[in-house]
Amino acid sequence: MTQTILAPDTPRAASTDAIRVAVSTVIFTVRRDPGDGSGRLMMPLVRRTREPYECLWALPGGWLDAGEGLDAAASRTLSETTGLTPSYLEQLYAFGAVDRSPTRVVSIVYWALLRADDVDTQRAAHEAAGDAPENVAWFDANAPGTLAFDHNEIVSYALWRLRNKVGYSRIAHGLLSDLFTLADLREVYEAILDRRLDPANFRRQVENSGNLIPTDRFRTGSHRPARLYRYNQDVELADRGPLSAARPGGIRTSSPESSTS
Amino acid sequence: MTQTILAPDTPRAASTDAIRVAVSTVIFTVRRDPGDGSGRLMMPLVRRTREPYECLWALPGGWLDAGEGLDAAASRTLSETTGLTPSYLEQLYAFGAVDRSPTRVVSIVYWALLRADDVDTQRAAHEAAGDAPENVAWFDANAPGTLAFDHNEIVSYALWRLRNKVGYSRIAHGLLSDLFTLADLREVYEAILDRRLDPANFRRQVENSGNLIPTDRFRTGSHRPARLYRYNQDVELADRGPLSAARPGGIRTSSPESSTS
DNA sequence: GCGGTTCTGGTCATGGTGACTCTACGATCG
DNA sequence: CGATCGTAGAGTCACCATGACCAGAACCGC
Repeated sequence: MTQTILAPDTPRAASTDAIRVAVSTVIFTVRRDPGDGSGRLMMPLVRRTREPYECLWALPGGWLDAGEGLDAAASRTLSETTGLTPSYLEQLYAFGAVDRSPTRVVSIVYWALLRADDVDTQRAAHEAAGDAPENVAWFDANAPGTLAFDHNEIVSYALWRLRNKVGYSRIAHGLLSDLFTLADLREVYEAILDRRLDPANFRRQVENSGNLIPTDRFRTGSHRPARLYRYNQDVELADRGPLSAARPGGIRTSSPESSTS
Repeated sequence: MTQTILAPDTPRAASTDAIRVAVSTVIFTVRRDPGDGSGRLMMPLVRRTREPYECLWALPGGWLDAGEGLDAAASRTLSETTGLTPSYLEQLYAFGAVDRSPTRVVSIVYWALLRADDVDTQRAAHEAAGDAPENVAWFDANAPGTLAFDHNEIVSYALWRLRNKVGYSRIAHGLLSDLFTLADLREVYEAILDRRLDPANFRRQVENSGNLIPTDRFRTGSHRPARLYRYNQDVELADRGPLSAARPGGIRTSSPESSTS
């Protein structure tokens, strides 16, 4: 074994030009099931229009451009394919198995959250502008059917990460609008964790966390009115360590990269 | 905004051929400080032998080959540059800021653990074979000095991940040899967390976790002998969700990829 | 033997959590 | 109008994990 120092970022002859870099995103949102009225975790997918896996559903994504960072590529490809702008965006994992695609592709996969009211707002805006995305449909995140490439595996991993992260961070807020009741918030948690939570204990927990600011407004339904709450914007949605940096533009990306776009 | 579906894994004209994929690894081990006798978190780095950042220290790594998966590339480049084989290997993050290198490079970064006794064993084996790696030195993981590229940032993130993970998984065992005392294990935790732990409470905690198997052997020092423990090999070092797969060969990689090399 | 240090088994107070109870309040139905 | 229903919101209790602390056991060196 000859000992040659092969430090990265130093050109080497060949064998790298065949590898291409793609960026994909798993986007979650919670929509109310018209059936039982409970919240369900949904996910937009894009139907492939060419080989391989033509006509199968796949995660929205695209190729990484030479002049853009990974976060920017995730935002761009997401917008181009689905017309959606997420409220939270975080890198999930880099998938690079040799056989995951007929050609050699390394996919940097992101996962994102979308506020429930943004889904309809953004869709309406695109329809008004006449550029509503085609070949996009919403799927149950827990049972999306057979997807292209290794995307089933990717979705499972994204779900696991989401369920994990909801336990120790405030990312659930990324799925709600500005004002919400504790029942709204609990519904999001229940949809993600797929189990019922005790309303009283849930209230105690989120109240003690100090992340919620109670307002003096109430939402009246067919029962006792519920107080509306607001986020404490001073607190980050998720702690990503000493390197997390909130980007200036609306959406919050959470990543250890320092450069802005 | 024209709506073109740009699904990934589908060739597009140009602008991707300028992007190359590298793989780097942050490796941790705990070595006893000859000074105060406490354990210290150490990390091997490689001196760069060419531009850019010539003569600066950098993470071990190399280019991704077209025919190998990401995990395999991390193992290979780690072995080629440092001669080390880790006991634990996990993907950390994909760094792809445009300005992180003079040329466009996306680095898939891994982090790894090395058992204390393996460091000397593997080094001795390489020296006997006459292929001891050059340009490799060990650094204090908490203060590695100024590194090439964005590697300082990467090390900080890896440290944060390690400190986080040590709290809810058994990865600390990846830094120890087969048989160890509770004081050994506690020393590892103290080196990682950089604070003292109460011996009695620490004992209670790890005993209740069910991960340790007490042996009937003791280590005698200058004080009361301490019982030697062994890992419960049935338990994974770290839970990576439904997609974690232990590889057949010695080292345990923890990743959501399913294909084996 | 004696002091010093570590190993190892305990106690105690504290805080978070799940299970549960009870009252407040508005809507709806008879 | 008044009873009933179902949620909002507050409170109680047992349990468990944790940190701080204590004490005896066991060994070494003097």
